[in-house]
Amino acid sequence: MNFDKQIQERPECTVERALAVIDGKWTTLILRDLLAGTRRFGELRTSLTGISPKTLTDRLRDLERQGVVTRVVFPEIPPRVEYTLTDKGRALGNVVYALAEWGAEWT
Amino acid sequence: MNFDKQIQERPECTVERALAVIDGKWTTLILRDLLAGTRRFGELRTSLTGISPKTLTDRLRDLERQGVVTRVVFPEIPPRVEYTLTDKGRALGNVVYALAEWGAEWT
DNA sequence: CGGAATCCCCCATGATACTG
DNA sequence: CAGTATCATGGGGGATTCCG
Repeated sequence: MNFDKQIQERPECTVERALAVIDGKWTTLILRDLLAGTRRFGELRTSLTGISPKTLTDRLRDLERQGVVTRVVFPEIPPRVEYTLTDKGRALGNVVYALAEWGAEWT
Repeated sequence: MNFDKQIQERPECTVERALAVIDGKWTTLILRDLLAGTRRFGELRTSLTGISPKTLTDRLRDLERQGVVTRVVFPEIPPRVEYTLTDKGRALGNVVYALAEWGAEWT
């Protein structure tokens, strides 16, 4: 149970560690969008059809905390907030591209 | 809600389609193991620390139904069942390798 | 516009016991 | 050994409302 997971905070397997970062139903799709360039909150919300604002915020905060995206707030009215991938986030491009290629060939 | 998802059974995005296949908390780790070669049920159960037999069965059945793994039963006593990746499953190696490389460099 | 605050719920997963 | 059967659960995600 949870005890087992907590005593191995840093599993040896690099795949497991990577999965812990891009976990979540929407996370990889957020990365897909941001790999195309900086996006505003509303742009992501529109592109990710069906996502709730709560979930989008939750996922973006997680990614931010893990150093995958940066969040820049522009003190304007109406407010503007932009999300951009960090180097760490851009490096995940290989994963997303691999998924896209496989999906194109096999699904 | 679900209605929206059902009217687009085959989303255009290849990333989404790929994610639909490797969905689940354990699925990618199962693929990681099978990429190293054929494995028996018990071997997978041991390697995937913490997984319940029910969940392992569920995930393997899903992967089988989607043509990612093949299940071979040997009519012996005690029974032996081996799981092997199909071509479609082996093609997912690129995804797993991309995850492993990213995990090694950034986590 | 970009959230925060609440409340709620489903379903993948877990725990456990049993069997051919 | 490789599952099935059953029941319990919890937390990620959804729906809605409100705010600066």
